[in-house]
Amino acid sequence: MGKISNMENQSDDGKLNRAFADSLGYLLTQSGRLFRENLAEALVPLGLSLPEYGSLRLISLNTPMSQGVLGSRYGIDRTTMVAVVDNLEERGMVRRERSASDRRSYRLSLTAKGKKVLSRALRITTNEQQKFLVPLSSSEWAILKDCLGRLIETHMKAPELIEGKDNVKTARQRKRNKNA
Amino acid sequence: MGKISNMENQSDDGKLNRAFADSLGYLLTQSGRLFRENLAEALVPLGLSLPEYGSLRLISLNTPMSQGVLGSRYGIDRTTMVAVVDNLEERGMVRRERSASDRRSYRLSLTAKGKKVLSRALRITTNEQQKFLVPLSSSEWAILKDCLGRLIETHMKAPELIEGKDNVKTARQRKRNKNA
DNA sequence: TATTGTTATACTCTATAACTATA
DNA sequence: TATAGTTATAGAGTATAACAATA
Repeated sequence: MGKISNMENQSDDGKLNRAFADSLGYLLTQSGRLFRENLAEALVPLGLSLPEYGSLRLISLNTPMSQGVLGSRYGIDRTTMVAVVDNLEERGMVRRERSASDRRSYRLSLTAKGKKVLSRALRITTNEQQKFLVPLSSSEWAILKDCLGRLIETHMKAPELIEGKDNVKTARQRKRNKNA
Repeated sequence: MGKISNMENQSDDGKLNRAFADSLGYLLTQSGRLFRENLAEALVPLGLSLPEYGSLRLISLNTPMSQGVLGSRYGIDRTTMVAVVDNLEERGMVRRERSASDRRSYRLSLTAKGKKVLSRALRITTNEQQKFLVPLSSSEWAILKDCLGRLIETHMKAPELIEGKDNVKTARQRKRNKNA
């Protein structure tokens, strides 16, 4: 395996970071990756993957929720969401009930256990986030989240405004259409 | 397919963004994904994928470079890097020469064509980045990049400081070790 | 013995197509 | 006809293990 000494690697990381200090893609990709790694690791004791954790959060925000809507909120296909919900249901965190008004769709909701696990996960997340943000002052964090929020709001809405129907697509779906 | 109307989706996006306005993971993941999508699309005319583009940039920063080092800089395994470099070499953008001092390893460098394509790609990137950053003032962007740079520098170095040897690992490798 | 690049293979995550049941 | 959820399958992206050449 490609073993590189500590010192060599640290100084190289530093050089890399300086060379990419103005590259938005590098900055967002690396920081996001590093935080997701930390968070995913911190959630291991709860047995929650990031998609599972995200699903619990989304369901708690808007109960009841159908599986398809949950998938599109999280950004994965409804066929992929099946296994995620299967898993959460088997472990007693999510309840599937058939909707009375439309018996094809589920009303997903959190069980007592699901709420408990989620609240633990939220505490862990808060903790990880605080640890991660140590290098920033509170006013810097305020600016950071405001800026990122505005970037997301701006660029998330754009596609729907210019495309026609069938406009709720995941990144992959858009990519495939382009290639087709 | 899960089709959701424009209006419903836009207001739901707004609600989602507000609910996750303090969630670092959400903010970094979404903003990063949106920018990567834009950039990847803008680079299609040059026939460059993001890993190919990143490899060209890394090689240009530090010529000559071995394949293994290139992989660890970009964050993918050297076995995965083989195909990326194969592709760039076949298209005449990257040159592979055996190192005189260590004939196992390659000295990777950009060809004239590689430099030309990279300079076009850099111009495209600058343009995409400017478009993406329109919602921010220039002082906000200055703060944003400073903050993200410090977060990366802080959390990228930490693992090497506490782990022993074999410390240059990708996220996946660290994850697998944890699970083992 | 260890390392660079390579190949064959397998794993993870995700989507597409075809299905069932409902609408 | 169309949609919600399901299943089977395929694809993209990635890694691990074993190899040859070289150190």
